[in-house]
Amino acid sequence: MEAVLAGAISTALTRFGVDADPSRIGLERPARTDHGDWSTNAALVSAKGAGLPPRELAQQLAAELDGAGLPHLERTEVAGPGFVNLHLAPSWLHEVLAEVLLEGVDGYACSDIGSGQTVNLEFVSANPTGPLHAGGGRWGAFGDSLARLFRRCGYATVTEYYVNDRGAQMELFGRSLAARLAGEPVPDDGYHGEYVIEWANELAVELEANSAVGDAGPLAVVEARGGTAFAASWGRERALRDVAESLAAMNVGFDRWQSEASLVDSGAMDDVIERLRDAGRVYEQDGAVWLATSEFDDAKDRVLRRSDGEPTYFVPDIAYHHAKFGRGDRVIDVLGADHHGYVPRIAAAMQMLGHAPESYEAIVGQNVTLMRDGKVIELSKRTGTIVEVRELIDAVGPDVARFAFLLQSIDSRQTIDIDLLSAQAAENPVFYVQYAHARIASVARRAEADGVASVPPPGTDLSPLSGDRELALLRALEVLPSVVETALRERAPHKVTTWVRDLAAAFHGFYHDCPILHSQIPPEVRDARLCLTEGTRIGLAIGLDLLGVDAPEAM
RNA sequence: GCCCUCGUAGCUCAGGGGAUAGAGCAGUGGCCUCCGGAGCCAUGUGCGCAGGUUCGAAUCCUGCCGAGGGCGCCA
Repeated sequence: MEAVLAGAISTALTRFGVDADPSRIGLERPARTDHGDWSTNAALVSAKGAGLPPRELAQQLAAELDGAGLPHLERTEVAGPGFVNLHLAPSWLHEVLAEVLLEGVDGYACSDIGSGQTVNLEFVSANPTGPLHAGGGRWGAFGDSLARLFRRCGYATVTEYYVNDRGAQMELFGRSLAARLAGEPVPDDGYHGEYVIEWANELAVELEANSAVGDAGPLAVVEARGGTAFAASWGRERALRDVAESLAAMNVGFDRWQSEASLVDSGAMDDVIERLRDAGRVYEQDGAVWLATSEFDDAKDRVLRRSDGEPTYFVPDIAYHHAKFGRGDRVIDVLGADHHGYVPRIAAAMQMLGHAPESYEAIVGQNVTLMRDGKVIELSKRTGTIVEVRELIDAVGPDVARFAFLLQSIDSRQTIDIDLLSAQAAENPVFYVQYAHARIASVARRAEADGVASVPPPGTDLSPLSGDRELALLRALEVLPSVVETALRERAPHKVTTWVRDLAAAFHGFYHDCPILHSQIPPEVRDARLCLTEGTRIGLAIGLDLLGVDAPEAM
């Protein structure tokens, strides 16, 4: 419908000989229904070029559209400073509903804007040195929902978690674990969290269960197997298991877990440095090897190899990002605000390696502030203060947790008070939405029990759907495809959250005012309403799936 | 000091050039003779400040104020 109207507006303006700027012409669904079903500012933005007062041009445009024989168009009006409002017959919404029912959950609101394109999306990538922090849940929920949006829009999408399993942090983690195992104090700059003690105990139990320990004790076994390196390697697996399980509980998964160590072992670092040298962007100074990233908008050049001969973390990161281009035409990182300063150097390196500037994208989100009982919890590696996502999920359930993460824009700092969220879990908006879905399932069960098909056959007359609540619900359903496209384009999954709440609200209102299966409801009205109910179910299922939240049949 | 993000109702947040700025929570008052009351309806208050661009600014630009984050041969 939108395309038809936009075409008609464009044709009319051309006929008038108006040289309009298409990028400024908007066709939108007005906030108020008395402003019509669609509204355009075409006359407003074209008036100057046409040499006419806006309202006069609007009058001409309205008349032209009236005479164009557009489907469903009942009348036009000129309003305000020069808007042309288009009032359509409800039949246009009935067509939308028929489309929803025909296409179903796997078809409606799908787009092909990404067909033939591949996307590589990396998110979370927290160091494998401990359980996943609750703040990390935000990146998990965001990244996973963004991936779902990409897929629904036709992009072949690969999601990745980068495992920083080598270098100083791993070394420290291994030492901390070994120290706890030995009952010694952990290094000052090591990992002091409670979980290190628990994990060390786990390791001990595991080793003892594997019999090999004998009289020497677990510590001796660890020493025999490589000491710190063994502890680190065991700890890595332990941490990743925690991360994967915690995220899986929230329906977040990854296609690939890329180990930094194995990437480095493959020789990727040397390879990438060679390429950068060939590109003429590498130089030596003060005994160190530098990359001239400032030539590509970075604030300063960066060190690749320290004067002591050690490569910086930057080198494997370049190698990793370069490798990701083998798995996606567009490479996207989801990062916390504490890493935003790191974006220009990676972007610079990617350009040096021949990747187009627009093919690398970093989405920087604001971090989560965690609170407990109204007090901010400061994270500290030194004291080991941490709030695990697992704790959050255990406290409120996976659906509340994930919905909470996706409730607001990634650009705004999020404050999560665990106690408050727990106390108010029952009032969480996710249940409002899920309740709508469960109600629909309940209606379907009741219909079947009454011997009525809960999904009337295609071709069912939808014209009885003409009341305010019915039309409002149809309108909510109608916007989903554009919501999906906007949410993807703006990298804003929370727009789906907003929409799904709107749809649920429209359904609850409809349900309250429009009896479906009551005895005095005529069969043709009943069937039309059942169609609308089923269409709503489809919309809710699509929205909840994009959000990675369960769509229950009963609660 | 420089850079990034944010400042909207009592609280948590949507809205990010368009007409009379919304939701949830909290408060108050209503609504169950048949489909699930985890629901529906009513009710009050608000765009940090000052300029600018525009027919039109909560939205874009500049400055100021406030909050968070970043500015290593750390990762």
